Amino acid sequence: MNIPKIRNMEEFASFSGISRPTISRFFHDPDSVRPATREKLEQALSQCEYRPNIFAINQNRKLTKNLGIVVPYLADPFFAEIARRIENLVINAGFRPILLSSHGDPALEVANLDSLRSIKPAGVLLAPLGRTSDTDALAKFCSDFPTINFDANIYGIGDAFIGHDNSHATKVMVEYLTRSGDAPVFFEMLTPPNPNAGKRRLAYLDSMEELGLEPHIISIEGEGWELEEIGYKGGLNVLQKKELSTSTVFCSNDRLAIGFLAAAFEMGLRVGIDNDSDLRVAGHDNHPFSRFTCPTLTTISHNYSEIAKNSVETLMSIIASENRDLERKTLLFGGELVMRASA
Amino acid sequence: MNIPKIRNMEEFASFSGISRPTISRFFHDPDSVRPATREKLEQALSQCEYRPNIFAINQNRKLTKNLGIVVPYLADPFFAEIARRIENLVINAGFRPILLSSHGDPALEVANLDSLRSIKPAGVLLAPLGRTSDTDALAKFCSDFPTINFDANIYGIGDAFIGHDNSHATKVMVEYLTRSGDAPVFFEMLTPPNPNAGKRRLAYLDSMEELGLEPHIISIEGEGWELEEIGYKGGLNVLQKKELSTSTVFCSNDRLAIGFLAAAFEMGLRVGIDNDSDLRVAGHDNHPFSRFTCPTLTTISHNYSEIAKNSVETLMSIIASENRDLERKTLLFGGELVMRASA
DNA sequence: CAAATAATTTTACGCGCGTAAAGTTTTTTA
DNA sequence: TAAAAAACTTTACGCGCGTAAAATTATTTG
Repeated sequence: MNIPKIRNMEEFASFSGISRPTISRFFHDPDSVRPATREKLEQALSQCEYRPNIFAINQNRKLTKNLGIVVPYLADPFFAEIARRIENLVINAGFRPILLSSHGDPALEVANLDSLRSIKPAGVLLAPLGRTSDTDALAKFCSDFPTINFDANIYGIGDAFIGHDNSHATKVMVEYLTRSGDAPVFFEMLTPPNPNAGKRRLAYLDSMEELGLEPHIISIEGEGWELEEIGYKGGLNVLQKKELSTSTVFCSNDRLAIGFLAAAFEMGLRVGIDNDSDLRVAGHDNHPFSRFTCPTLTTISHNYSEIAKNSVETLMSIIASENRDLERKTLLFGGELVMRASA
Repeated sequence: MNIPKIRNMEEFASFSGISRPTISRFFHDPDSVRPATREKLEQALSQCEYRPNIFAINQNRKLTKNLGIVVPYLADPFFAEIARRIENLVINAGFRPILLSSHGDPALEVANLDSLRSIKPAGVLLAPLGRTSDTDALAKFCSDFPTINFDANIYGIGDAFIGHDNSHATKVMVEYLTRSGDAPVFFEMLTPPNPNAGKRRLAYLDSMEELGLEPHIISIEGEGWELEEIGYKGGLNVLQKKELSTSTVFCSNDRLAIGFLAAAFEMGLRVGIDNDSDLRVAGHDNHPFSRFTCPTLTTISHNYSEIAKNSVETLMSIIASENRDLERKTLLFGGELVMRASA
C-alpha cells in the first residue's frame, strides 16, 4: 500500500494540483466547478483518503449540513420506523442526520434541543413529547432554527406541521367496525402522553354521533410510555368488571391494543372477526408488530412514507428559500384501513 | 430582559473578569481552577447565556467528549432498549453520545464508522451486524479509536468484548425445558444475521448431549432482520409439515419465537405450559415485547443493566488510561430464566 | 513573614477551513 | 479572432478556541 497520507485541504491541493479555494467550493457543491476540474478532483480523491475536517467546515459557516431529528421515544418501534425513513431521506438530500430520542423525558427533550443548538443545524424535524413538553423551550428553539413539527401537533411550534389525519382515520375505522358488527367502545388512556390521542377521542365521538350511535369511552389510568403494560392492566380491569357495553373494542393505538389482547388472552376470551369469537379488537397506527399479534391486529396505518417524505421536503424548501416568515401550514395524510384477524 | 449577548470566549472573559485561557480550562474541567474563580465563573454564567462553540472546541483537540454508539438495527426494540441504557450512562459520565443505527446494512455500518471518524470520538461502543459486517473496515476503525465490541462478538474487533453468556443461558433453558416436559427442538435461522445464534446452536447441542438426549435442530430459510416474519413463515412451514419431533420448541431468539407463536395461533394450535396445550414455545433475549405475546413468552433475559454498565465503564477506563495495548478481554454476563406461560 | 508553591494573566501561535478580493487563465460568445 | 464571461489561482484574513511559555499574582507552608 502506497497511499499518501493527506492531513488537510492544503495538502490535498498540492496532491491534486488544484487550488484550495476551488477545492473548498468543490466539497460544498461538486457542480460549482468546471467538469474537467471535478474529474481531476474525483480522480485524486480515489487515490487517497482525504476528507475535509467536519469541525473546521462548520465552524466558520452560518449554515451547516447538519439536520436534527428528535423523537419522543425511540424504543417505540413506531418512532424507530419513522425515524429510519426520515434518516434515509435526509442522507439522500445530502445532509447529515443527527437522531436524538427524548426517552419520554421532558427535561431530556429540552437538553436534546440544546445539544442540537450547539451543532448549528440547518433545520430540525421535531416530534415532541406532547402534553408533558416544555412548550416555551420548544418555541424558543423553533424561533432560532427552521423546524418541522411532526407526529404530535403542538400549535404554534415550528414552521409547519406534518402528520397523520387522526380524525379521518378514526372515522374510517368506526364505520368499518359498525358496518361489520357491533359498534365499538373506545379504549384509551385518561392522560395519554401523546396529543394525537385527544384527536382520536373527539373523532370517535363525532363519528358515533354521525351514525346515530351511543358512544362509550373507557379511559384507563396510567402514566408514561409503557403503553402495552398500561393497556394490559387496563384491559384486565375492564374485562374482569365486564365494563364493555358491546363486543367490539377500538383501542386508541396499537400498543394499547397489544396489551389489551394479552389481557383478553389471559382471561380466556377469544378475540377475532369470526363468529365463534367473544370479542373484536382494533388498533390504530399499524405498529410494526401488529402483524404478529395473536390474532393479527386490525388497525389503521399512517401513511409513513408520505409523512416522512413531506416532512423532509418541506424542511428542505424552507432551508433553501431562507424564508421563514410564511404562515405555519399544516399537512395531514390520510390513513389506510388494514384488515386482519382481530376485527 | 437585559441579558448581554456574548458571542465568544473573549467576550465572556471581559464579562466575567477572568482571562480566556483560565475560562478554557474551566470548561474543560471545573475543578482545575481555584474555587473562588469557579464561583465567579458560575455566577457569570448564570447571568448570560454563553456556551463554548462546539466546533471550535473540538477542532484543535486530540480527544473530544464525543462518544459513538453503533447498533445494527435500532428498529429492533432489543437494541433500542440497550442503546437507551447506554446513552443514559454515557451522559452521566459527562460525554456526548452519538447514536447511529446501521439499519441492517453493512455499507451503512461502514458509513456510520466513517461518520464517527469525522467527529473524532473519544471512544466507540460497537454492536456489529455480525456475519455480514465488513470485518476489515471494522478492524481498521478499531485500530484508530478505543472501541468496545458488545452484543455480537467479532474476534479481534475492539479493545474488549462485553456480552451475554449465550452458552450458559442456553444450557439453563434446555435443562428447564427438559425437566418440565419434552426435550426441546431447536428452532433457528439457517443464516442468522447475528453471530450469537451460532453460539446458541452449539450450546444447545452440548446441553442435549450432556443430558443424553438426541438433539433436533430445525434451520429455516430467510435473510435479513425481519425476524418475526421469518419465524412466522418458517413456523408455518414446520407446523404444516409436522416436522417437530417433540412438543417443545426452543427458538434461537424472541423475535423468531414471536413469529412462531403467530404461526401456531393461525394453525389453531394451543401454546402453553398447561396440560391441555399442544405445544410449548420458548425464546431467548427477554425482548421488551415478550411479556405481551399470547401466551406470554418464557425466555432467558440478558443482564441488560450489567452489560450496559460494564461496556461504558470499560470504555471510560481505556479512555482515561490512554493505554490501548492491553490484551483484548472478554466479559460475559449470565442470563436469567424468565418463566411465563408459553413453556 | 519570607519562601515555596499554585493559580492566573499575558502573549502568541496554531487548528483546518470559509470566504472575499484581485489578478490570471480558460472557455464561451459574437 | 477579439471581446466577454466564466472559472481558477493567489493572497490574505477570519472563525472560536486549544495550548504552550513566560510573567505576574495569590495562596499555602514552615
